[in-house]
Amino acid sequence: MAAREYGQYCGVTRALELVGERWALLIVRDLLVGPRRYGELAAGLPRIPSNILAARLKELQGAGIIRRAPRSRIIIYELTPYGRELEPVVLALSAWGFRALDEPRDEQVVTPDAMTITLRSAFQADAAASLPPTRYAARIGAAELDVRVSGRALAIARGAAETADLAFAAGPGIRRLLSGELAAQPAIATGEIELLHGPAALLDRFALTFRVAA
Amino acid sequence: MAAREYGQYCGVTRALELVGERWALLIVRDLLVGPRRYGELAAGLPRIPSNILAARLKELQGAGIIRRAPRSRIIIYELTPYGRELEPVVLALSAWGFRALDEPRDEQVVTPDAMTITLRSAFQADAAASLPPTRYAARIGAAELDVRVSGRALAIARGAAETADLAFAAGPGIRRLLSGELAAQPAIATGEIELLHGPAALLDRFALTFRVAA
DNA sequence: CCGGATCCTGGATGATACTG
DNA sequence: CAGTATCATCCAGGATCCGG
Repeated sequence: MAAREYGQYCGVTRALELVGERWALLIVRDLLVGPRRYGELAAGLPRIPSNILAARLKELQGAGIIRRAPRSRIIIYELTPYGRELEPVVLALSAWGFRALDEPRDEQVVTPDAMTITLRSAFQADAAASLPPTRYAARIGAAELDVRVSGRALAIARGAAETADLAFAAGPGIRRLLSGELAAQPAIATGEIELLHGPAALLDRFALTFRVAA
Repeated sequence: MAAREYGQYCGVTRALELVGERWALLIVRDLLVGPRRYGELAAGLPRIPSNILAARLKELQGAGIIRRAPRSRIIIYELTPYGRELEPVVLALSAWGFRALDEPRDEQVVTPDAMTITLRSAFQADAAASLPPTRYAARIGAAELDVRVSGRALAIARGAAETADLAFAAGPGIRRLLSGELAAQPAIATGEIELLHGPAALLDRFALTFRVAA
């Protein structure tokens, strides 16, 4: 038996043998947002050593979780259908881990892909279904996202939306907004969330749409 | 920053910092079935070194995921409410990893706790809701489970039920039954699943009740 | 025997430099 | 850009030991 195997006939152990190594699920997390090049992955995981990134990409490929897709001259990594089915795992980890976050420290970065997954895991489809379609331009830390909600559908793209209904910038306060610890209007009042464009009431709608349940 | 941290402000990274180390989620898996003593955990994870088990228990305790509960003179480990909320994570990993299992190898064991989680992750509450309450005595590898299904409720205990509606013994064939690859009656016909007591038709019901979706 | 603690070694991880 | 190569470090794993 390979040394790193757990010696059990069990789905959990098999899953951990495939994606349980350090950094592996973070690569999957970013690829869940979209196909990425090697350099994009490295940028989204600033602390990963390049040899580890290269090794993980090979292992994930061997396990049938990701594939290399040559596009003209550049190489793109993308999830296979089986790899995409890790989405429930990553979203569950995101929702659970989010509640263990405290205030961000200086050395902690907020990447667009990580924030996209955070919002996906916080998305309340039931609540959104009864709300009008809304487009948000959210700047959270250094990450700018174009967030479109329409009924039970959610689409998040990188970059700021040109014609958002609401544009806002948030720092650490985003955590307490998403956890429900802090309501939208107090967050604006204290400056924890800065409105850049659009009616303040739409931030209440945002808070209804995205919520990490306690 | 601690060396083992990922340097991102993100729920996924936080979760992996808390339960991403080797063996940690397997301890959680077994504790999701019920409180366990140190020796019971060691027995359910035959290949874990005792120092690693001790270290993980301390770390999980420090993270507020498990707690030590002194019962008279013995020490019991159990999940905290926050730890119990890892259940969606573990079940999602179980369902995903189950599909990557191939035939069990000789050195792979099947523990009662692992099998309990497997069945929980495969439980189809919607299908079960329209079926009559049923009690199964399932022997899978060396693990004997008492499985009671009543409407959308599922209760699994260790040991064989005395008065089950259906008693059966399965080996590797259980995987193909749960995956839908193999139907109940062919599994009986080929001897992959051995009926010990009760009508064969109840194995069809079992297969409808427990299914790892592809 | 239970519930660990201690010591030691090998391999995985991490930092850095380098290359087609 | 997309990785290798090299070297240092640290953790996992195995064996052993200890206190109640």
